[in-house]
Amino acid sequence: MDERPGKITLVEVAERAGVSLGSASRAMNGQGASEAMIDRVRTAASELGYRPDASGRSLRMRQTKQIAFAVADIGNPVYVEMLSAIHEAVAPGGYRVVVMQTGETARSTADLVRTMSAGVIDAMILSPLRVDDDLLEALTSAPMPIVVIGRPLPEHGIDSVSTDSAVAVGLAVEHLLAIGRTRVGFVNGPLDTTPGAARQRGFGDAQQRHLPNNDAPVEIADDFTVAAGLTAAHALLSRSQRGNAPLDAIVAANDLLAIGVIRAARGLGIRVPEDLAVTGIDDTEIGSLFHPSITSVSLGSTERARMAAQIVLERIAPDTSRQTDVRQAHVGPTLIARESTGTPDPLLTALATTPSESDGTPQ
Amino acid sequence: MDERPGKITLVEVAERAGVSLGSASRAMNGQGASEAMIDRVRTAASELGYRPDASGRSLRMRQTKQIAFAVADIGNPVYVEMLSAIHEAVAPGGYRVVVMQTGETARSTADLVRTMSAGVIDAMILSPLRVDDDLLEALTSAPMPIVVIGRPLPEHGIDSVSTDSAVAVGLAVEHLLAIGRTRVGFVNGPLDTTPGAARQRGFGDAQQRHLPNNDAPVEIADDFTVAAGLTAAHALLSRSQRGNAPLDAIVAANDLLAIGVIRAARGLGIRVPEDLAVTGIDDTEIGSLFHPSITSVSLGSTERARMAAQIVLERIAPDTSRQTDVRQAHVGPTLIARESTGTPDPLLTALATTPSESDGTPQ
DNA sequence: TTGAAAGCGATACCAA
DNA sequence: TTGGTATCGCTTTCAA
Repeated sequence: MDERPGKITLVEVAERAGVSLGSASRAMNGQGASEAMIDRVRTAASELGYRPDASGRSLRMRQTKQIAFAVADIGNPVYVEMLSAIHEAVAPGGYRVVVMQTGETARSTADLVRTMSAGVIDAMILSPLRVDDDLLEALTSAPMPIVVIGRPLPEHGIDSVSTDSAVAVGLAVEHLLAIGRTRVGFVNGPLDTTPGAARQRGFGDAQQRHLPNNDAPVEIADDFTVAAGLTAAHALLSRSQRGNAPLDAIVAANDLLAIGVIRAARGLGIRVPEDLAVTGIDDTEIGSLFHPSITSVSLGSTERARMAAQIVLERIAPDTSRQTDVRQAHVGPTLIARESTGTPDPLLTALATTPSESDGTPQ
Repeated sequence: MDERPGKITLVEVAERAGVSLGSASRAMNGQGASEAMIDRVRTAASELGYRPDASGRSLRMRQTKQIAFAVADIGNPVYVEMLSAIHEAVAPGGYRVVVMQTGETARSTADLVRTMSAGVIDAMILSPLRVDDDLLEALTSAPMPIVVIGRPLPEHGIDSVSTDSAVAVGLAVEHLLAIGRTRVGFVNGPLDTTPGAARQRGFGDAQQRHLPNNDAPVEIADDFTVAAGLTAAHALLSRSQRGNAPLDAIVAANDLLAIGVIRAARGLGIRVPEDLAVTGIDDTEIGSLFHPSITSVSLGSTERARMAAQIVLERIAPDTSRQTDVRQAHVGPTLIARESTGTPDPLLTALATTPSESDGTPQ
């Protein structure tokens, strides 16, 4: 049962079946071979425990049937949701999705892109945190299709699926003002990242439009994680609470930061949303299930991921007519109000009126 | 700058440099070539925009420098933590980690293992949710090293890194009894999964030992997710609360389920931990940052992941003396008490006494 | 140190 | 339909 499963090649299968190498290949792929031939070869193959070798095949076929999804931080649930969407979009075509970590920097991202430019994968969907010229060079010179999620890059001829997270921050601010909050703070991620920069701009714009005193406190977290949000918010809040006009709302640059913000508020005895309303961005499931559930601006992550996958598939397809035109897709932001800004949670409301043997899986 | 980056091979580089193919190869790898040769070839290569092809190389070298980490659900943060640990362990050796989804079933997992048995990766670290004979066959007949995280399988000659999640459940129950709870319920994941079965057994044992009336209510969630935990707990709690002796504690089979349980409790107006103490398993960061922070039994995930990576590296190394002895590692569970069972949160306590310009990133 | 050539395992072409 | 053979891009002997 375990008889030396070393390395049986198609040559050996062909020998055992008493046919030529070519016939064996065709039989294994089930095309251009007679029933009898297929039978004989398949039998020999399974007797020998033959496993086709991917390197040999992809060397010849110039494809691996693998698509990479590369992100900075798999810990961010928004990427997990994107991954599912991508998987569902490409699986029917026989593609497998492999997840890769880009690392934090533009440099490490460029390294990854170059490494993967070697024919390991057929295409890549990339969500880079930081972009620089070197990365752009890596992207433009890569031999396989790459779609960037996160920021339009048409001037470089790079396909992208974008959203407008500056506008997203604006929506959050406007929502907070609409519910009567006036002292709004902002917890952002690093400003040298694409999302950090856009959201900073968005907050600046909103501030100028709606908060003319222009003194809204901002704190920059070390990264887009819960822990960083906790630290940043703790600093922001303890500073703010000492002043004469404590904050009554905080916009967090994503849901993970928002969780950290809420946690920090609790540590300081600040109630959410009563004393402090909090908003996130990304509309992740964990945010909707947090306590309090987090008001968040959806950036249509699932849809963007699906679109990116679609573009990738079209690029891979050999019969694509025009290779030249850059593909660009865009999804606008939407705010979903929840408990963290004082809106009763739709989830719990539904649950309360649902019979206990409900089979409706929420969300 | 963008001059048809089609497919430059080493042959063309060699031609341009006016040297032989072999010399070009040696020069690119920087061994067995003179300084002058290296210079010439490297120059020609960069002028041409040469990128070595992975298929050709791995066909010849029989290695890809890629290690797969295959899990059922990347959405579970415990796997993210494991991924980091694996990455750190193998990166120094020049290995890249790619993440793959096994899917829910033993069948889809076996499919993945077989597909990856084709030389796409050098080794695999696998955490299967369900194991059957077919999967065992796929594992034993795979040509590359595979380490299973989750359950010892020495009788099949499969390397594994295990823990004892039955004991983990026992620890949780004992903790709840120690804080004075008497009516303990259990929210588990599917019983036909490895962790589900073990934890069910663990709860049964604990019940027999500590809760002799033997009527502890159990609810099986559809999977190990927050949403499933929410649904299951809602059913369990609304059933329980109607009775004469409502539950005062629930053991959840992992942190995700625990989050769902707490959420369901809130929906029914049940306070945690005052009315209901809740424990999780896995000790994930998100659980420690949830509100209330979740008492959880650590299964040493990070350490197990590190061990798995270590074993994999040793198996890959060509000079491993004995290929025969099955490697087995084990990590025991530890309970970490937090707010969800009435223990003041160490994190918030620390934060409260920390000056606001603290740079100490928690956890 | 360098060049020439063999081969890794598969597919695909061209005859038969 | 089948057999024989060239070929994918690279590394690695073996001689020179």
